[in-house]
Amino acid sequence: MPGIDEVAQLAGVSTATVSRALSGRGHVSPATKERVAAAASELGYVVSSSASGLATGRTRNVGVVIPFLNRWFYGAVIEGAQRRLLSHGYDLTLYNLSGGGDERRSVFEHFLLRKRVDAVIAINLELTPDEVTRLLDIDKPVVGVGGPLTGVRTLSIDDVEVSRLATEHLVSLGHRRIAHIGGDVEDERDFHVPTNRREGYEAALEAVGIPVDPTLYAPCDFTLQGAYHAAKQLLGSPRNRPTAVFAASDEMAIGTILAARDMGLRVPDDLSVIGIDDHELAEFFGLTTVAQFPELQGELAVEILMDQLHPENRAHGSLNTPLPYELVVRGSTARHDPRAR
Amino acid sequence: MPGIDEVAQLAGVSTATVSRALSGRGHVSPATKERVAAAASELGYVVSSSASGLATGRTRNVGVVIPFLNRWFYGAVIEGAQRRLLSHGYDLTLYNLSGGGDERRSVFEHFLLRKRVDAVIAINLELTPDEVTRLLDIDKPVVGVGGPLTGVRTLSIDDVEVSRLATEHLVSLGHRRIAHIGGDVEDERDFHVPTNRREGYEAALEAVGIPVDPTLYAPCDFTLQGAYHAAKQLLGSPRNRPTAVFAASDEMAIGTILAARDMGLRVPDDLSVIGIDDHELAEFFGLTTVAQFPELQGELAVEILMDQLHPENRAHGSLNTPLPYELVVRGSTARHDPRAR
DNA sequence: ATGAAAGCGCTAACAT
DNA sequence: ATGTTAGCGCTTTCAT
Repeated sequence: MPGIDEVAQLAGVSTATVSRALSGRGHVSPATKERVAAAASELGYVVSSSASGLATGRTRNVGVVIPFLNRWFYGAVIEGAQRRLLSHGYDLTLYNLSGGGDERRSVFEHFLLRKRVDAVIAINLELTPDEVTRLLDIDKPVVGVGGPLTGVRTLSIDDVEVSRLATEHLVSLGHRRIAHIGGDVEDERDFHVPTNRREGYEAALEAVGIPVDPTLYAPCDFTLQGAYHAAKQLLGSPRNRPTAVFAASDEMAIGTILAARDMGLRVPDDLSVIGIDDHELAEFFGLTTVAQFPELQGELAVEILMDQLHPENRAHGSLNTPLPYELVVRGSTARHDPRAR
Repeated sequence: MPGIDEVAQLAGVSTATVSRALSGRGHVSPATKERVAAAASELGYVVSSSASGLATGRTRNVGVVIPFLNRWFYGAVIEGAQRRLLSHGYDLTLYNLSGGGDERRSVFEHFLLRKRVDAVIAINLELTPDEVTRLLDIDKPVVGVGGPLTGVRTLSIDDVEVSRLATEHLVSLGHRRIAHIGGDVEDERDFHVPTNRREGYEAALEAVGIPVDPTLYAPCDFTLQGAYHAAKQLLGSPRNRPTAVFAASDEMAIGTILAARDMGLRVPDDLSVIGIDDHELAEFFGLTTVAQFPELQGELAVEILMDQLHPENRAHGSLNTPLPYELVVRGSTARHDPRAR
């Protein structure tokens, strides 16, 4: 592990010049800059992040806090964020909160504060005002992905609109008995996603005069399995069977498709199904969905953060950037055929 | 952001005592220890990891390097590792190599070397001797999960044995035409997992005198979709249709089950299917499988690392710890019925 | 454009 | 058991 002075010696300059040459801050003649670079690479020199961090107060490391890890969506966001951070020369330190309340406290009260990270990206976490203040007080920019967060730059998708779009797609195909399999309001760790999606669904129905039928709403736990069982209930109803289902996520939509198959219903002939996400398996199942682009979300979060890291363009207060979404029509939805059983 | 001297002042002691009291190193009377703790928490003091890292050479941060993020297996390993690291007061910095070759080089040549991490956990990565040397040279313990790695402590599952067990299960149920859907040898980033699994499969067959039929081996890309298509080929064969399929992963096994369903075959009556993993969806699909316990793997890796971090019990050379696995019998496998079509 | 030197905030060896 | 103090390896004024 060579240090900066060995590089300085080999290049025949002072450590100050090495530092300047390597970091790009301050003026160094092209010639010496080159000599320094050569010396550094010959020795395999890499700056010590502790030393550099101590001297500058910047660590080139970003903390990413997520509520779960084992969900396709989060993996994709992290992947996008990581890629972009690496390209900016930043590391990504991960804090997964799926453990429970105590873990969350210790992350916010200790881990994030020990000057290991320059900034924080919070994914689908409704930070408490206290948590936000804590971070902002020590001058750490925070970017939230997934919902409005007071005092913080955020990126979020308009869940109500996304749901409305999905539901409208079904309506436009002539469906009127449209069920919604949504998340349980119980575990709304995230930004009322279940509630918002339900609202969009109801708004779309009401807009065209279809009364909202509470028996066509089935809450479950946001998993394929949960949706499978919920769908069976819905589809088993002899009187009021829906002709279409809007599921709050693709995994749930896939559960619905599997349930329909098991009940001998053909998708889309007997039942149209639409989800949200554009999950990696959506194409395989021919699932119509409203795509959100989690990798892009991760990348965008990083770009915004990089902006914030340059104090000159640090926007204060809450600013929300809307996230893109897009209807992707595949084979799981079709025009409602009134003659179908 | 209070510093150590403010705490020292408030507690009426020297900074050295504060350091000792808070870190637990060196002797401090219980009384002062308590006073220091009170002062620290009153001020909201948290040590600066840069300063502490610079002074000690330890960062309380571990780098975890993985080839992919978007696979159930990796998410689970990371989750296990993270949980255990947090409980030891360590952070986890993630390096996802799914980007490609260049990314890998920059991670090993720069990111991991800038003294940001105390140690490295490599998951299913066949580190080159150069990569290992680089890390070991700067005295960073490395633990590999997933395969033998010269010069490094590793944890690995005996893939050959796992496969043999899975195959034997099918044999013991009376199956003789057993197909294997395995990974493509092309993309063996990891430890020849596809090859090893295939070997175990063949060994099990040969052990009972069943000739290995190359037409019953279908390589594909380790995804549900890939296996679905491979399975269709296998199951479509009018003459030589297998009565059982051993898939190299649960996702592939699920793809196989879906393919069988689509071809009108009942599982397990017409076709038995077994996988490897005990994936979160295995239970839902009633999949018989050989469980490996990825979260546990992550946890164990951390425990071994913690050992290595105390130089007194640092084992040199390569030591491999075998990882547990377990046959989980569910409904996707059944005795072969010779009368079945 | 480059060098000298003073920290950054903590830890650990050495004193007491 | 506690205090004093010299670094840890960089960055960044301030000179030149």
